Parts: sequence; structure tokens; C-alpha cells
Amino acid sequence: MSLTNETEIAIIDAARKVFNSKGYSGTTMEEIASLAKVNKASLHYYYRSKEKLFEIVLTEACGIIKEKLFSIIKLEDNLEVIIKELIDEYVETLINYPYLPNLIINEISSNPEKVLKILLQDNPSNITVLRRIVIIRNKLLEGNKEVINPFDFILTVVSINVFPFLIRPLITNYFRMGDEQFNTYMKKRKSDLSSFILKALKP
Amino acid sequence: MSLTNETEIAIIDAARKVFNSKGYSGTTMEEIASLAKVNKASLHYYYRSKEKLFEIVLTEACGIIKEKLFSIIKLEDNLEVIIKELIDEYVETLINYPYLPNLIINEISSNPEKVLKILLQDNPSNITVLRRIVIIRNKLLEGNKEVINPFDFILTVVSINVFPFLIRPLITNYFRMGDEQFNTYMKKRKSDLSSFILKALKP
DNA sequence: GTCTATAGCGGGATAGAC
DNA sequence: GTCTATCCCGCTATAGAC
Repeated sequence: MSLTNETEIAIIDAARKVFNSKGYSGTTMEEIASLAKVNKASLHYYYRSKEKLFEIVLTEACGIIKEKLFSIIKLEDNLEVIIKELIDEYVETLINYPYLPNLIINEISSNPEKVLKILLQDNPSNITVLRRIVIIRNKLLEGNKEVINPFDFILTVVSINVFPFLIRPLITNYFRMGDEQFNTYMKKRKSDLSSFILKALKP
Repeated sequence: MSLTNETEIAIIDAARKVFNSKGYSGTTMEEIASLAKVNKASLHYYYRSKEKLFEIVLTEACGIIKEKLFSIIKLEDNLEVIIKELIDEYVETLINYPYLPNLIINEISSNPEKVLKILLQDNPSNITVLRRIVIIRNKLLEGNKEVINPFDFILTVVSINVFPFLIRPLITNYFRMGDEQFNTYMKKRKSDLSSFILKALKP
């Protein structure tokens, strides 16, 4: 699965897009093939089945989440830096990989155990997320800021960052904006959010 | 479509559940029928087609959103009361109608215009949401609290409340909790959230 | 109004030519 | 490695008995 071949890449690229907007059962191999500009049979030649193709897209998505969004925060940073980096990390990742949220949320509602398994594999103790929580807890305690528990805090930050991307089509449609405008808005929102959150944590 | 009939209700109840967890194309009429304990042909007898059945479930869901989540805030309340009520409204509604978030999010990614249309119909100027934004803006200004623009503010509050319900299966699986425990957690979180947000708004 | 049987088709998958 | 043709299952939908 080295993806050196042009056709292979074209298929995966197309698969991501279609799976993202239509979900697993909503997409047809036909549609992926036509978007990738290859023959339907080629999909099976390269990836055996629809299931396997989806598996690859899903695993890849979880990989990005693990790599980009579960990454450990540096211990030496202060809370302000940590929050800014956390928000930055999320917004930039979701702008670069816009198909991530829908893909994962869809799979969570039909196969939560599967998503959990992929997210935790090679990492059975889920060390990075737990460490992140612990580090944040310590930072909160340092400043006597423990009005909120660290899991709640992470959940809140993730919610604020991910949810707007989930309802992006609604927002862009309502305000008649394009994707670039939406991205600009989300980027601008980063600094507003971090000052909002920091203020909430002040003792 | 008066839903006086037991069978009719059983079908709709089943349809909501299946459409929620599997999405439109992931659900089969067969599955709805067996969950409702009626014959497959009865679904067509009562609702003509899968499409029409889904339409009803979707419209009903949007109706709940309009009625419960777009409702106008009382002008005379202060910001603290408004925020508490907003959060309360969301959490209680999502606990009572757990299928709402997935259903809508799914449809947003495939048919954003359709969702917008249903949400705005009988309400073309989208007056309640706009009024809510305006009221909150005024309340923010009263207290000199305008660090955040009111649309951002609404988006943040909605994100914080809705997102956890979207990843509920992940949370309940990871922490090995049941739905009741999850609901208790979300209820407890209400007061934490409102003090968190209020703090963030302090000048 | 509820059942069984079946029509009809869309879509995943494969065979086999090139 | 890429194409066309085709198989075949599963699903929506309907006909028709009861």
C-alpha cells in the first residue's frame, strides 16, 4: 500500500471526497471511479472491495487525528501557549483535512468500538491524550484555576473547534460565503477563542 | 398525517432510531419494519416510500430544533439567566431527543440547502435566531463585555452543547458508561459550563 | 389493514479480452 | 493495468390474497 501509482492516488483522493459527503453506504463505487477518472473495475483491482477502500480512508483519517490532534503538549509551556497551540493545531488540521470530522463522526455513530480501536492502537494506554489531560490539569492547578475539570476542558476545546466544521455547509450557505471565506473566518476566530478561554480560566 | 394509529407511531419511532444511527442510505425498510414489529409492506402502506418516511422524520427533527432551540430569549432577563437557559434548553432537548444531532448533521453534509429551507420556512427572515443574537449583543454591550461577537458567541455555545452528543458513543464506550450516566454527566456539566462562559465574559 | 410473493433495478464484484 | 460485459445479491416498491 505504498501509493506510488498515480491511479492509486487518484482513487484514494476521490474516495475521501465521496465518503466524506455521502457516508459509507451513500457512496457508490461508480461515483468514486468517475471522480477519479478511472474505470470502476480499477477500484477493485487496486483495493479489492469498497469495504477495504473505506477502511484505508478511515485509518488514514484516524492517523491524522492521532498525529496532529493527539500530539503531546510541551511540558515547559505555560497555559496560554498550550491553549493557543491546541486551538491552532485543530483549526489548521481541519482546514487542511476538511473531510476528517464528517468521516469520523459518521463512523462513531455506526461503529464506535472500531473508531476507538483504531484511535488507541499502537497506543493501548492512550498515553498522549491522558498525558495532555494531566499536563493541563497541572497547569490549571499551578494557577489555581481549577473551576473546570481537565476532561471537561479538553471536551470543550475540541467541541468549539470541530463543531463549526461539521456545520460548515450550513454556515457557508446561510451567509453565502465560499470555503476560503469560511477558512479565513475560522482562522480569525482562533485568537478570539483563546482569549475567551483564557479569560474563563482566570481565577 | 395525524399519527393516531398505533402502527403509524411504531413505524415512525423505529424510523427515527434507525435513520439516526445508520443514516438515510444505511437504513433498510426491512430493518425499520422489524424494529417496529410490522410487515415491510406496511411501511409503504402508511408512508408511500422510504424517501417520504425520512422526510417526515427530518421535518419533525427540524421542528423540534425550531421550537426548542431557536426559541426567543426573554428580553427582561440578564445575561446570566439567558446563558443558563440557553444551556439548559440545549442539554434537556438533546437528552430528550438523542437522535437529533446525528440526523441533522448527516443531512447538512449531503443537503445543506434542504436543511436550511426547512429550518427557515414559516420563518423566512429567521427572526428568532437573529433576535436572539441581537438580544445577546445588547446584553453584552450593557456589561461592556463585547470581547466576542454575538454570532461567534452563539456558535460557541451551540458547539459546546451539541458536540458531546455527537461523540457520545465514543465517550460512553471509552469510559464504559451507560446512557443514563452520560446524561447525568451532561446535566452536571451545565452549571460548570455556564460559570465557565460567564467568567469568560466578565470585563 | 396486514400478509406473501415477486417485479425491477441499482450497485458491488468478477471474468476475460485487449 | 485498464477496459466491457455480466453476474447476482439486496433493496425498494407493488400486486394481490386474505
